[in-house]
Formats: sequence, C-alpha cells, structure tokens
Amino acid sequence: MAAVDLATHPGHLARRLQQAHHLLWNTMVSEEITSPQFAVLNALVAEPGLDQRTVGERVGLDRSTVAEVIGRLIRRELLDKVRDPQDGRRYLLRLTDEGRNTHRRLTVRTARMNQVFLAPLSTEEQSLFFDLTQRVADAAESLRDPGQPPGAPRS
Amino acid sequence: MAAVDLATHPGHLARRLQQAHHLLWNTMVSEEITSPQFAVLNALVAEPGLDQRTVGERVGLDRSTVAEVIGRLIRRELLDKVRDPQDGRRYLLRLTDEGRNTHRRLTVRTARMNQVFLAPLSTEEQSLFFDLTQRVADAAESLRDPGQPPGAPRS
DNA sequence: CAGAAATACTCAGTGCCCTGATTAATTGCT
DNA sequence: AGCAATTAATCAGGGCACTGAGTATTTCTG
Repeated sequence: MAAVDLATHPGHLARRLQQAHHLLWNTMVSEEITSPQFAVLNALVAEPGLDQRTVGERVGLDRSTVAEVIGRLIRRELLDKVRDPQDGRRYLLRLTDEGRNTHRRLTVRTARMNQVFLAPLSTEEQSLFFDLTQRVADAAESLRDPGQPPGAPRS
Repeated sequence: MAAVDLATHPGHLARRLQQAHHLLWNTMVSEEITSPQFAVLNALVAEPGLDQRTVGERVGLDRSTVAEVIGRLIRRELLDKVRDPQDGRRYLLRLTDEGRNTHRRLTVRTARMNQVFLAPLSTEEQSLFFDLTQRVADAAESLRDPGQPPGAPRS
C-alpha cells in the first residue's frame, strides 16, 4: 500500500521513451543498423579520422561500448581502423564508401522517423521538448565529473 | 559534410537521458537494485500476487526481460515464485519481507533522486516535461499494436 | 635517460532489452 | 472426449551500457 506511481519517475519515462524509439527505428529506419551505430557513422562524417575515444565522447558512449559498436561496424565493412602513426595507442577510424552510402541513405529515413516520433507534439511543444530534455540530460551529465562546464577550450 | 546534429534527434536525447538517470540512480539510490528491478518490486507492492506477464505489462518490460529481472530478484530473495494452482502456466510472484523492506527503503531515495534529476527545471517545466514525454512515449507505444487505445476496459 | 604517470584500448563480468522458436498448460470447439 | 488455438514461460541469439582490471604506448619528470 506504499506503492509509487511510476509515471512520476522521469527515469522510468526515459526508459519507455527509449524503448518506443527503438521500436520505431526498427520499423522505419533499419533493422541492420542501430541508432548508436548510426550516431558513430554520423560522427565520422562530421569529423573524418577521429579516434575511438573521441567518437565515444561525441556520441555519448563509454570506452567499452564504443569499442563494441565499432567492432560491429567494422565487421559489416562500414568502417576501418588503422593505428595512428603519430600515436601508437590510438586507432584512427575511417568510413568506407559503403559506410558513407549507408549514412546518407539512413539520414533521410531518420528524419522521417523523427517526424513521426514527435508528431503528437505541436511545433512549439517540440522545441520545448528538446529544450527541457536537453537541460535535464546536460545537468545530470555534469554531475558525473564536476570538471569544466560545457564548451571548455581544448589544447 | 552531410552530417546531422544529433541534438535534433529525440532518440539520441532519450538515450542520453536514460544514461544520465542510470548514473544518478547508482550514486543516489542503490548499486544493488536497478531501476527496472525497483519498478518490479513496486508493481508487486501495488498489486501483490501478480503473474510474470502482467508485471511486465505494468512496468513496460517484455516477456524475456521481465523473466531475467525477476530471476535476479529471486536470487537476492526479494521475491518468490509459485505456480498458480488455478492455472498451471502462470507463476505467481510474491514479495518476501526483505523485498518489502527494500522497496520501502528505496522509495525514499528515489524521491530524492527524482528531485535532483529534475532540479534544472522549474515546477511548471517539470509538469510540462512529464506531459510531453508521456505523450510521445504513449503515441509511439500505440503504434506498436494498433489495438485498443489507452484505458480500454478489462474483463 | 630511466622510472612514474597518464592515456588508448581490450577484456571479463553484470545487467537491460528485443525477436523468434520452443515447451507446457489451458481453453474452445466440435 | 479429443483436437486445435491460445497463452505463460523459457531459451538462444544479438545488441547496448557500465565498471574494474589489465596491456601497450606515450609523456612527464627527476
């Protein structure tokens, strides 16, 4: 008799949201390529030749997960990996032609999927949704390591 | 040069949100019990003696996942499982005393965590966040099986 | 220059999440 | 009663996500 209403738990809502998204992705975008895999491809289209760690940073995947995702992309020959001649610890990642094609093809579909996903909201509500969600996520992420706030200079 | 801004992708945002939540949960609620596990305990506090499938329905876990989660809860002796004498296909789930205690203890902490998680938003923004997120999730879930809309009568 | 510290990556272990196939029990229909 | 369809659960298999420990390479420092 002391049960809680899960609808008031943002974490539970986040999980449901992600599950719903996963489902829609599978039906509208691709059953082969997952959303995190697409994010990796996208990061490499934006900045070719990144190393593994940086890709993880860009798309929000930790070192282990990014290694797995990249492993799968390499197996499918959408990517390849070469040692950085400048720094033998790093692997440099490059898209194959097929990787670039796949990214281009899926970009169209993800746009359509996003529209369907957000269709229940009006245009203003959609911006609000992005704003609120992003602020919550940013804040929680910054609790992780109280290092420099977003947009800190490099080098 | 045809890269997309992931910040405009609700799915990517949902994933980040969930990751951030997971992190906060680990530090503020429990490293032993996960959020889905808590959801299962909570469902059984609300409705003791549910079967596995129904629990999954209540907390939004599919048949396979709910079986795994329940397995872990049983191993930790927070739950037990007995065949339904009325229907030998079902397992009926019951909280142990420790399960009830754990639920009660974590309930307090989850409330605190939710506050911290949503702290970047004002009170009105928080209700808006719930409303928008819930509508998106509901809509996407109903795309799954175009069965009866929410709130369909039972029995 | 040699040893210590930092960095990039890998590996092992745990948990969540889904689909499709299978098994066991019940219900419905002749 | 007997067989088909339905239903609850399991199992196999693939993918995402995190932590802690280990390896190799580079950089920092005395």
